[in-house]
Amino acid sequence: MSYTKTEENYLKAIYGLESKFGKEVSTNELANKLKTKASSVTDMVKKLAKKELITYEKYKGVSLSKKGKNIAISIIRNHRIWEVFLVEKLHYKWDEVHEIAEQLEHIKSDELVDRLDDFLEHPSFDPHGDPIPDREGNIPVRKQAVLLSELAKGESGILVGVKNTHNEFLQFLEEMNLTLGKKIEVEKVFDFDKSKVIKTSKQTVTISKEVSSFLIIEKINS
Amino acid sequence: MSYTKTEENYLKAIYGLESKFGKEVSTNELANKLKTKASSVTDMVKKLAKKELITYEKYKGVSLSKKGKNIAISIIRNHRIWEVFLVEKLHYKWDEVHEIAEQLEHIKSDELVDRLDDFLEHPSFDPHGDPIPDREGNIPVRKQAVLLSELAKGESGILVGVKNTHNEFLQFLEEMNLTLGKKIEVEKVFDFDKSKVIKTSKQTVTISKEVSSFLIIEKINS
DNA sequence: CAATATTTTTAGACAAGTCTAAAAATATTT
DNA sequence: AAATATTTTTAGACTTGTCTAAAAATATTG
Ligand SMILES: [Mn+2]
Ligand SMILES: [Mn+2]
Ligand SMILES: [Mn+2]
Ligand SMILES: [Mn+2]
Repeated sequence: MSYTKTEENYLKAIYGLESKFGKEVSTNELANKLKTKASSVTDMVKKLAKKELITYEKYKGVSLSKKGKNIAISIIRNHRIWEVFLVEKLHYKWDEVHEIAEQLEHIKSDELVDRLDDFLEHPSFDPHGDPIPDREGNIPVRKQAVLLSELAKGESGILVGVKNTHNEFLQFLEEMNLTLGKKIEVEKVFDFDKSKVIKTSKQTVTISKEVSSFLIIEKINS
Repeated sequence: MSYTKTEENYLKAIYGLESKFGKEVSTNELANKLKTKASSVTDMVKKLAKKELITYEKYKGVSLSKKGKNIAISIIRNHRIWEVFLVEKLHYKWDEVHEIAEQLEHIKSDELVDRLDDFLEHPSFDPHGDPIPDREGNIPVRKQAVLLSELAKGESGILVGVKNTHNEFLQFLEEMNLTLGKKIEVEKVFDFDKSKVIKTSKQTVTISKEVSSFLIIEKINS
């Protein structure tokens, strides 16, 4: 069985919202995420339910079936592997790859992404630090990963991922020289707004609480 | 302006038939090539004409406009560059790449294929020996290219392309060890059916007139 | 050149995915 | 618990690309 691009995008969106909120996904949430209308979502959701990719109860939202979840994860795998390719091999910047990967993730082929994965030597994380599921759907986890917003004065770690992948945010980080792999040390935390002064090898900058809550850090136990 | 996958496939098909027969492309030819029905073609052809991608006169067939031709060529460029990638980098065999390239050729991005072209170091020909148009639409030509069916006893050359890219034919060549780059010498031509005995570095085989008419050879002037 | 065969176009229908507007169900407020 | 607000579903319509069946145009043949 093969699914349409639209069906795949719905499954991926449901997967994302389900993991984020840990409960059934509502029609409006889905409409919002997919930039479509609630009535369109209701229609589509009925189709997906009939195909047993999700369970749907009127007025109660949807959740993925085993089968639906597998498909969603495989699309995410495709997306992230393509992103690695675009950055590592074609030298795109990390804020330029998402739209193209949105298209490439839907290419139908049994082995294309597996071959690409071999070619890229089995990356575990994509250019934004997001984990890449393996062929069986297992998702790598980082132990010791915390948000920069949780670090106290004096603590330090490596920037390994971002929780916000909007282009503007990524470009902002770029300008601040905060790229993946950078070592970051907390020099000071302002009590009144929880903004932080942080130090990298090259510079010292001040970032807001909001920005710090988007940055995933692997702590250095020193 | 951006076009749908279907529109792009129609333009590509028209381009192919136009270059092959050198005259307006008929509704039936197009329907046949695209594995669709004549009535569908008539509908689509009207839409393309309204968009000024082709000129269409009822009952007289279609031909590409300048604009339509540019689009067709750019899709062909995409297709062939992706095929090179699949063979060179992902180690697909030459008979396995066409279907996937059919999908990849439609990925919308201003620079994706140009970056891929850089990455592949600007190949001029694809894995089947077909020329790859450059960004401006110029198509490389091979001087001295002839069909193996035109070579006489004693003449020799390099196999540089195939005129038939059906999987079965490509696999046949593979088994015969007739791959691109191979040197081929005509040992004998049978008068009664124009079949030939040909010699490569490794072996001597007999091939039919039909097969020989699908093989593009660059003559060696010795 | 008239009859016949073939090709092409038209007419009407369908599936996928979307939309607006209205109705129905659920949630929140008083 | 009733009134009101919000969310969700339904009804009907539209677009893209396709199809079948029938009509119209063109091509071939005797
Ligand atoms: Mn997508
Ligand atoms: Mn990513
Ligand atoms: Mn195509
Ligand atoms: Mn090719």
